Amino acid sequence: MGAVRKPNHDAKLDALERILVAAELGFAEKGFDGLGMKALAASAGVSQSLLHYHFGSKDRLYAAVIEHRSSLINQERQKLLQAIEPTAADRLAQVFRALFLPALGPSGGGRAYARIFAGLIVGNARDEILVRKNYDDTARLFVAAIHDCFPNSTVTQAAQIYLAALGVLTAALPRDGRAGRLAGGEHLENNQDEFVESLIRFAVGGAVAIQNG
Amino acid sequence: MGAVRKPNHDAKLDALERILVAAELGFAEKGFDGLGMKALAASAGVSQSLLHYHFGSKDRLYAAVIEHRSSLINQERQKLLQAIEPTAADRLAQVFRALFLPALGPSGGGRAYARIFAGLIVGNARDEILVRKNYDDTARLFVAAIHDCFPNSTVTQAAQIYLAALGVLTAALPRDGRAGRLAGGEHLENNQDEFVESLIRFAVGGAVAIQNG
DNA sequence: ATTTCTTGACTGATCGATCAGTCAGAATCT
DNA sequence: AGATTCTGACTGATCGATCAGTCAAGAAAT
Repeated sequence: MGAVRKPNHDAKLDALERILVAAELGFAEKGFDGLGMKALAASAGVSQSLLHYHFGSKDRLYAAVIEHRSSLINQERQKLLQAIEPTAADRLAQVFRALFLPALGPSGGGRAYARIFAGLIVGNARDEILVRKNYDDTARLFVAAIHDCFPNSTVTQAAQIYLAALGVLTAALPRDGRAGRLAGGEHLENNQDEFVESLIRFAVGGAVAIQNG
Repeated sequence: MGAVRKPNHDAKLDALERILVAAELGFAEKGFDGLGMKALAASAGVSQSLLHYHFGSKDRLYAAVIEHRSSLINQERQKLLQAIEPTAADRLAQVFRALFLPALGPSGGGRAYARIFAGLIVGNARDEILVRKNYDDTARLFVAAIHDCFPNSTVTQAAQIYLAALGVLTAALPRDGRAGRLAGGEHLENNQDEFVESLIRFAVGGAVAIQNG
């Protein structure tokens, strides 16, 4: 079993990790203003003071959660993006796959961070800064990749396609319960892979349609 | 000047309307938990007590804002939906137009409510209830309309298309600043009509692509 | 022994909500 | 008509609870 690290380091990292995990869950469920430091400390099993000791302020703790998770996601996204064969026929689909998969996989943080991520996109000034800092660089790589798939298009069009695809992702992500509700109780396939592939098909179809318009 | 109503009634409605307008702006900018009743009262030019006098609680005031705006949007959406010729070739595009336009037009409440609307879709339990109550009925009409465009599809697929289209709308709505950023300062067309039409093309292309998959 | 980690006790500010009470005008009574 | 009662709109003061953040001192690790 697991404990490979030295016991002293273990204790320290355990508290920090518990805080980050609890914060991710808490912020996802209640939002930045909805989650109190006291409640967060309780759900992490530490004292409220420890949050300030490690992170200084609520803002920095929030930023740390987003930076940690976005770092993992960006790493995976860039890796997938670079692995795409420039001559592949389904190149655009692979671009969207590189965009969608990391947000849904293990490093994506599951439903919890998906909520935060979706909130970031529509968020306020605080979120805007975090998006700029943690997501814009990788986003530009995707815009460039999309642009490369349509030589006759403008970068602005590629950026709009990127944002629209992000919207598809965020709308589908945190709220799969509603699909079943709107379908009137019809049986919902739970096949995650197939679900992602249909999202990708939607994005590809949308992108091509914008180009032809 | 304009005051057609009796002065006593006028004073009452003015306060109520000012509260609703200020609340819509405030909730859009700061979110439910971020906007305090005291700050809201100040920006509406009334006492904090009056908010509770008229609405009872912060939750009910929030619900009133959403109910008021969603009612206008739903009305317009249903009107456009019913006006669609069943045999029209671009029927699916008209369905998405009926979905998108009211959220962007004058009854959509502008950027302010667009923020709230986008937040609702990814929101928490409180928002979930409001969505169910204020949006699901009309949403089912759209799912049915989409389903009608693809006779061989399942209702679940239609529901997923509807949600994906909503995602396209919400992602494009409140954050047009980012598109320019990601495009590297390239000039952004401000033609609203053309922008909506490209969103519609994206949704139509995505829907068809899902069907063919 | 010294640094690092963690805690409990505490602060001023602000939260949503409630209170008694003011005020203007409509309704009712004489 | 004049005095009275009633009602709805509205306010300032204040409630207990909770907010984020601070601090000195204990606990643990090196």
